Formats: sequence, C-alpha cells, structure tokens
Amino acid sequence: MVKTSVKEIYRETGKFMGQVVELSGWVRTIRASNAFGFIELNDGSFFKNIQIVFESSLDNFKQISDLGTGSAIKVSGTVTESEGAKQPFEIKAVSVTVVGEADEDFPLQKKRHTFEYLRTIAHLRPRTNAFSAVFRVRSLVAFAIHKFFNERGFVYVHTPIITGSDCEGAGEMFKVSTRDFDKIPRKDDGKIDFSKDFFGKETNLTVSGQLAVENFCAAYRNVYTFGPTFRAENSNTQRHASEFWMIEPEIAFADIFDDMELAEDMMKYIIGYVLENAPEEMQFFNDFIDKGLLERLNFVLNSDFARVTYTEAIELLEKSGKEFEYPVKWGADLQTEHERYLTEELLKKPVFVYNYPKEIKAFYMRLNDDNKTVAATDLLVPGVGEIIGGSQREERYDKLVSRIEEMGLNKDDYWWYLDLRRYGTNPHAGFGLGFERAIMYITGMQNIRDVIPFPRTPKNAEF
RNA sequence: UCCUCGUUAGCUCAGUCGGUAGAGCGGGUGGCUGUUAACCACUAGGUCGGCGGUUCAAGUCCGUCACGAGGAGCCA
Repeated sequence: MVKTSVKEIYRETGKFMGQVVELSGWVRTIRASNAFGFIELNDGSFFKNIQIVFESSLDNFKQISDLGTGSAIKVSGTVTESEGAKQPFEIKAVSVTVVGEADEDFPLQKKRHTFEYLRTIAHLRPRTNAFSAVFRVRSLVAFAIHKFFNERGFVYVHTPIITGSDCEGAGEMFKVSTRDFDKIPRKDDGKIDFSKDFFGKETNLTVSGQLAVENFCAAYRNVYTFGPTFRAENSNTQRHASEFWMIEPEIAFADIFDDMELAEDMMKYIIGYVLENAPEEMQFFNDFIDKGLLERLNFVLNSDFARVTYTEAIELLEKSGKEFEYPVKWGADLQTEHERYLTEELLKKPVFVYNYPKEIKAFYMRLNDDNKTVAATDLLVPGVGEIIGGSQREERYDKLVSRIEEMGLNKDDYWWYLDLRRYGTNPHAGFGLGFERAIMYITGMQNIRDVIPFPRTPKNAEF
C-alpha cells in the first residue's frame, strides 16, 4: 500500500493504476444507494477531487453512507479505471475510516453559494472550489514574485510594520499604542503625551515601505519589499481593503522608463508562472468566474503594454468623443471612469500612464524639465483599474526640499530621507504593486474581499 | 463619507391589489445495483433585520436605525 496524494495520482496515473493506495481528506459530496455509493474526496493537494466507490460489503457501509459533506476520512483502495463518464479513474475502496464527522449543519452545500454568504463563513470557504483555487493561486503568485526578483539579483528587505515615521503620507493610519484608552496621558496643554507610550513617540502601522526601502536601494542597488500594509481609510469598494499586501521594488541608477519595463516584466512573469503551475485552477476561473480570462492573459503575455503620457491620455480621452460624468481636463486627476475607458475600451490592454501634473502627485516624485509634470506612472489594467503606482524619485536635494515646502510639509520630519540625497545620491525609481489587485486581475475575481483569506474592511474583522 | 439597491426557512429565492408564509436545495426517515448539483416518497423547519408609525388588518405602505452589496471619492 502506498500513501500518496490526489495530485500525484492525477499527474502520474499510469504509475498508480491497479495499485492499492492510501488517501485522506474531506468529503466534498457523497451519493449512496443501498448497495454502493460514491464519495468525491478532496485531500487538499489538488484542485480536483477523486471519486471513491464504496460497496455494501464494507462492514461500516451504513456509517459511510450517512456521512455528511465536510467529513474527514481515510481511505485505502485500488486505483481503477472508472465506469462513469466524468472521470477517467477512481478508487475502489478496500476500507474507509471515519476520522472526523461533520455535523449535519455543515453550511457548505453541493450547490452554488453567493460570495457574499461565503464571506460570512470565511473559516470554511477555502473548502469550496472557487476559494480553493483563489488561495492556491495567491500562494503561487507570492512565490512567483520572490522567484522573479531573486532571479534578477534583487535583495528582499523587511521594512518595518510599525512605523515611527509620520510622514509616509499615503493615507489615514492605524495608531499603535499600549495605553489604556480610558486613561490616556495628556500634557498640560491637553495634547496626548506620547512620551509615556510604548515607543515614547507616536507610532502607526505602515502604509508603505517605500521610504524605508529607498535607503536599502542605496546599498544593494536593486531591492524590494513584500509585506502587509494598512490603510485606515473608510473605503467601501470592491478593490480596497484595510489590510493588504504590497510589493515595492526600488531600483538604483534607473529612470521612469526602466521602472515601467521592470513592472511589465514582472507582471508577465507572474502571469506565465501561474498559467504553467495552476492550469486546473486557471481553467476553472475561465469557465466559472470570467469567460475571457485565459484569452486575455495569453494576449497580455504576448503583447507590449501601452505607454502614454498623462497629456496624451487626456488628448485620447478628449478625441474619443465619449461623454463622461466627470469632464476630462488637463491638471485634474483621471477619474475611475476615464481610467477604465482607456484600458478597457480604447486600448484594450494594460497601459502605463506617466508624467502626471505635479500638483496631483506625491512630494517625492521627480520633477520633469517642463517644471509642470513629475515622473510618475500608474499601470491600469482592464477589469481592475489601477494596479501599480510608481515613480522616479526626486534625487536632487534642493528640488526635493522645495517640493516638501511647496506641499506644506515639515522638512525636519524627513531628515533621514533627505540624507540619501546628500550621501551618494543617484537617479532611482520604484513602484508599488497591490498584491490583491494582481490576484484579482489574474483570477478574474471581482472583489478584493474574495482574494484575502480573512479580509479586513471598515466594520469587518470577524475572523 | 456620499448616492443607489437590498435584508423572507440552514442556503438560493418567490410572495400579485395591504387580508395572517411558499418553492428548490440542504437536514431527518425510508426506498433504489454506476452515481456526477444522483433519483423517488414522506417529514421537520419562520420573531418576514430591529424599533416606531399609518390601517379594521402590514412580509407588503411611511419614518428611522443596523447590517450587506454595487457605484463614487481616497488608493494599491
């Protein structure tokens, strides 16, 4: 008898045919008559189930027939060709041991559930086809990202989760404190006395590792972070979460064009990796989640991403004659409807928009020679919208200081960031890829809450 | 945070003109010798999201709160 996995049997069927194997896993569905029955077993190793045939000759036949969906069992049996039409092979059971029965109120049924309902049972949803596929792909994409950067000699840097830097500036932050909320120490003027708090200063959960990773960029040349990120915005959309993961590479002696090239290479690499390593899951997404998915991803793999400047994008939108709810105007940020129209209808592929007006972008982005735009880029993709935001960083000390002052920020808060511009400064660039948005793009899933194991959104941290 | 829609059995939903609650699936019981969301029969299961109002009468109309979803903003 060979202990094996469902995946191995699928991948090397010939080797196992006629052999007695031992499997263990969870019952996905069960159908029984008084003489025999069928179990679809999923052992976690593979997207697909394997069919177990059990006959009334087994001494615990009745116990097996009465098992509910979700039960854990151990099976030994012979791998045989199947008489049924829907599977090429099956296991003829020699014995079935009940390891852990599922109570009769196990919520997952053999029919379609709404994603909305499944979010309320996030602890059980990985046992469904869709979520089993999503989270295996999520795992593979994470690995592919590390593999991509590792193969190119990038150093993986762990930037802090708790940050004392109050100048990250990318949104509302979650406060980190050990103080008793009922007895917050205050100074004479009534302001909170952070010197009495754990770190002796105000601390928050990070909203970006970028400022920190730039320092390591000036040591290792090519670096990246990949970790959790927190935004306390009251955002209620299908593509925002309060806790999400972000990949932020930073490359030295590089400009905005090198940056876009890196982003394009990375996207293609991870798409290719997932198509190769999770074909069953990807086929499932194509069949049940998004009919055009595989065609679109294959097209993306084999074509160049579009690159248009912000100014060109405005012209394209104006020339399109399309009526927008928000008017298109140079100087104003592109609205979601503009972005979607650009990538989904006008160009029908991923597009980098770059060189945005400086007024609508962050202080650290490099000022272009026109003095009006900065070397920033957003990657827009069909179906998801903005998936990457990046820029060439302002490496010139004086220009950076004047941008900080222009935006009403305090230069002293950025002393270590400014030091980089005093000690061996160089042109460098980077971007942030929203990990979950990449998963959405690759799987066709439409809600960020369905690509995070236990999603955190405003008013929701149940699990 | 704003706009729109929604909340009825464990799940997915129907419920007409305001007249006191329905189906399928799931559960239970029994049957069935190759099933594929198996099938057949029987059966149990409801504070119609909460509160207030209109009415002889509210799942149904009005108000309000809570929760959820979609869209917008913020952004990855």
